[in-house]
Amino acid sequence: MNIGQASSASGVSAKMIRYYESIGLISPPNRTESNYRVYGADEVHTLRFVKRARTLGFSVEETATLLGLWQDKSRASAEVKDIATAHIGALETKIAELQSMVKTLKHLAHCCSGDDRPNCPILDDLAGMPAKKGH
Amino acid sequence: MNIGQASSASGVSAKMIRYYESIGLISPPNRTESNYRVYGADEVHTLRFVKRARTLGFSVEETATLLGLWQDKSRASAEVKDIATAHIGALETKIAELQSMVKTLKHLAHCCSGDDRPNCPILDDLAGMPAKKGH
DNA sequence: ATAAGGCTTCCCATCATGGGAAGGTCAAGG
DNA sequence: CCTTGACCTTCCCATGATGGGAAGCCTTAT
Repeated sequence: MNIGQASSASGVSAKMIRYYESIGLISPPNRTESNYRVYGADEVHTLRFVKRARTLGFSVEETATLLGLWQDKSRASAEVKDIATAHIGALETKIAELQSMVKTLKHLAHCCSGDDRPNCPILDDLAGMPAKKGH
Repeated sequence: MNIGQASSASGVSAKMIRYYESIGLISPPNRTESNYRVYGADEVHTLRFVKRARTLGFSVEETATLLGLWQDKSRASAEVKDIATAHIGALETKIAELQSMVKTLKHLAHCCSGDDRPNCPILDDLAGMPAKKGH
């Protein structure tokens, strides 16, 4: 299997497969005589693992750790769970930040007439003007 | 006021002030004879505006547009509201993505005993193994 | 034999930010 | 007056994960 086929089979772009190899996330595959990378079912399985981890928001570094644990048949599941739990915490922190932005923006947008007139509470807020209460 | 003081007064790092100037987000300030940037209250006000917009998650490009509208005394507030509304939408999309990740991860973590044993539903999921129902 | 399409490596761009080096400037104190 | 330390200047590099694209080689089908 060439890199293009491994890409289709795993959902990881050829570009990223080479990148993951270059940073040591995955091992260099065998090559044909003409220097083409050759992948087998195992490599594709690994790529799918990586893809899934990335889809769940794990960084490449966390993914590397998870890959190592996956391949270590004697790992303690607690190690994996710790990584996942920390990641959940990070995601929730991020979500809270974004929600806080949304909350503020929704309030401002609600206060903005959104018509032809120039008066705009959104700009007023950005400019540091004290918001008018109620309406 | 030197850049360091403008930085403290606005909450924007000196590094970023120079960067914003280099990309044209803010205008180049006057310089002293010895080439030091000199800022006044207006510039600091603009920097605070930028800081606030960035804090609310607007990209630098969106911030540039908002700055332009702020300075255009005859803008229509609808233009501002449109940008804010689009941004709220983008944030909500992002939030939904993150929440989806959290939901999956919480389920997996819940299914993982997190002890010394190697058996781990989290890794099984990443490896593409069909999840066992119930628990 | 030729054309199309896939592969290789290498460089560059993104987005917003920080780090740090090398060198100029300013203010305070000995 | 001179030193010291804190500031300023520009310039280059790094981050994280990804894509774009060029130049050149290989393979496959016509």
